[in-house]
Formats: sequence, C-alpha cells, structure tokens
Amino acid sequence: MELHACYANAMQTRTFGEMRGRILDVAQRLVQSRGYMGFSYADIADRVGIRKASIHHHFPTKGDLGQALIEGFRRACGEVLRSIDGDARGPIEKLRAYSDIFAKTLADEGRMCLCGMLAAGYETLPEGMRRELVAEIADHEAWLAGVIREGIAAGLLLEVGSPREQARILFSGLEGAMLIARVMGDVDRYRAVADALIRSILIE
Amino acid sequence: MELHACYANAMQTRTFGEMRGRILDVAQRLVQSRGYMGFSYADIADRVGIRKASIHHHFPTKGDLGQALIEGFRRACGEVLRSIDGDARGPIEKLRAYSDIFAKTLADEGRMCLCGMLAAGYETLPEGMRRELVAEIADHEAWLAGVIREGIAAGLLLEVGSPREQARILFSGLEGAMLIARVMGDVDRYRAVADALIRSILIE
DNA sequence: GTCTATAAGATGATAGAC
DNA sequence: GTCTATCATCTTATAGAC
Repeated sequence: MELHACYANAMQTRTFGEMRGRILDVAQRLVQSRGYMGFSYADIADRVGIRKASIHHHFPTKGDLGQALIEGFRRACGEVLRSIDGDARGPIEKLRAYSDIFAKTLADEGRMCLCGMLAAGYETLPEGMRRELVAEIADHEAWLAGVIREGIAAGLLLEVGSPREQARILFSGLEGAMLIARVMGDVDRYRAVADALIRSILIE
Repeated sequence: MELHACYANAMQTRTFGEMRGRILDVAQRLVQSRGYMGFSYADIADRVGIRKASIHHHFPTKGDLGQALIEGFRRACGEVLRSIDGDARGPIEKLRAYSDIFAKTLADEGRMCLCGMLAAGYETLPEGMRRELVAEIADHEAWLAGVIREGIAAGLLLEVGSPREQARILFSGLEGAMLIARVMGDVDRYRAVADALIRSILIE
C-alpha cells in the first residue's frame, strides 16, 4: 500500500459498499481543502456523479458522514504508522518518512492534513467528531514520542525535555508548517521547516 | 494600549463609525473561533444588537467585511509589533512578548490566531483577503527575522540556518502549537511548545 | 443608520417512485 | 441504490419606509 495514498484517502476497499468509499474519498479531499463547513452534499454529488439525495442513503446526516470520515481516517493512519514501523530502518528514517507523508499531501493539490483542517474548525464539529479528532492527535503524538524514545535509547537523538514534549513540538510544528506553506504556495517552505525540526533533535 | 486587546480585536477607535468598529470586533471574534465560512450576518446581528440588514449598510457584502477585517487586523498588528520594539528590553524579551500575545488570545475563550484561522480557510477566501493574508504572514515573519538577526548580532541567539528560516520555523511553530493546544483544551501545551521553540535558539 | 419586508439561492434532509 | 420532487431553514443581499 502506497503510504501517501493511504493517508490521503483512507479509502474503504470493501467488496460491497464501493459508492460509500468513493463518497468518503471525495469528502475527505473537500474537507482537506475547504474544511468541514466548507463543503456540501451538492459538492460531493457533482464530483461523484450521483444526486444529493442518494448520498443520504449512505450517510443519513452530514454528521454521520463526518464521523465515518474521521473514523476511517484514524484507522488508515494507524495502518500507515504501523507500516512505517515495519519499513523504516531506524528512528530517524521513521521521522523522515512521517514528515514526507505531509509533504506529499501538500504537493497533491495543496491539501492540508485532515487533522489540522478539522482542528481549525473544531468549534463547528459535532461532538463525536471532536472526540475522534482529539484521540487521533493523541495517537500521532504517542507514536512520535515512541519513535523519539527509541532514538534517544539508540543514542541517535537528543533528549531535550521529555519525548512526549518533543513529540508535541514536532507534531504541532509540522501542522503549522503545512498550514503556512499552503497559503504561501510553496511546498519547499514546509520541507525546510520539517527538516529543521528533525535536524534540531539529531545528535551531532 | 494593551497589547493583547489590540491584537485580539483590532478595534477601530474613531469618533464616528462606532458601530462599524463594533461589528468588526464581533466579526473578528467569530472568525477566530469558527472561521470565515463559519459565521453569518445573523451571528453578528445577534451579538451586536442590530438587524442583519443594518450590517449591510456598513459592509455591503461579506467580502467587504472580511477585507476590512483583515486590513484593520494587519494595521493593528503593525502597531503591536512596533509597540514591542519600543517596550521590550532585548531580542529575547521581544520573542517572549510576541509569543505571550498568542497565549493570551488562546486563553481568551480558546480563540485561534486570526492569521492561522484564515490560513486554514484559505481556499474559501475572496481574492483580496488572500492577498492581505499572505502579506500579513510575510510581515510577521519579517519582523521575527529582524529580531532574530538582532539577537544573533548581540551574541544572544544561535544562528542555525538563516534568520529568515528561523523566523519561519518560529512563526509556523507558534501557529501550529495554537491550533493543536486549542483542540486539546490546554493552553499550557501552547506555552510549553512556544517556550521550547524560543529556548532552542538561545545561546547556552 | 436602522428598520421591515422580501428576494434568490444554497443547505441539510425526507418521501416515495423505480 | 438511485432517482425526482419537495421541505424548512439559513445565507447573502436589496428596496424602501422611518
């Protein structure tokens, strides 16, 4: 599974329920570019080629759609992180692989991370989505903290503050870098900041 | 002028046009919590105590309101930055004063920075607002780069990469920290990340 | 400057035919 | 599962009285 595609789309690949997956796929891209408040059933209908009313058959309310979206995304992110754990050769490579996913998402039509986008619209989200978003951010930070801990133990990474604190700096730093780079229309801005953040905890 | 209040509200304090200022004030708070797409003339009317139609007298279209909002905000930010330049004793104190403004905004009803919020909704903004946002981000980064340059010259700050690059890391890092801390419901999270970002470029 | 009244279009959602 | 038709509500915006 290609990491970016997985992260980017969190596509449901079930034998049945193909349309459901396509709707979620399109909805996710819309949220990543315009936010949860910034898209409508009409937008999805246009892109997926069915009528608005038909979408309600798959997701009765917009809240249901949003909930399915973030739950599917969280599952997909879990797979991606496990996949990095399996593939990458060491903690530094893991951090770079993680950061690269964000860069690829940004390079693909200037899309923002789903987490960051939903975070901005937090006050407009239904309760279920809020809870899932908080859990998802916690997942990412916990994974990063684990990698950093591993790097410190291996003598590869500096220990400045706790791994948990370092993970928070890295995660929010990457999110912020994405947010700003997207507006400034320059993916290299993201890459420069991301590289600097990672380099700042490297030993020597 | 109290820095946070100025930054937070960018209030127009003209002798005439009082209602105009109140509308902008309320609109800004709404954008900071729900985004540009997330508020309506009805929301403002409720809070400011006049009817929807009356708002159109001051701002014919929502685009006009948004444009006036970000232009006023940019002016106010300029004043705040000059005010820090006047008050703070040195570059390190300037960075801390800057970071503190964000902390206060966050502490005040969990509001996001206006820049960051508009950045997230970038694709939903009218052209004029996009241009102003890009210019505003450039202003902040240029000011930060200047302070960092000053700190390096005074032997107080580390030179890792160019001051411009360090400014970008700091600005996007603070924006990201705000974004995430707000969702996690914990201002101290922001403070911890902001402090760590500043400490990371301090000499010894 | 503010109001009431109203318009035209979008939005999330439902009912019922095929 | 998808469609047409329809709904109530919200949105931005205008006209014209006070």
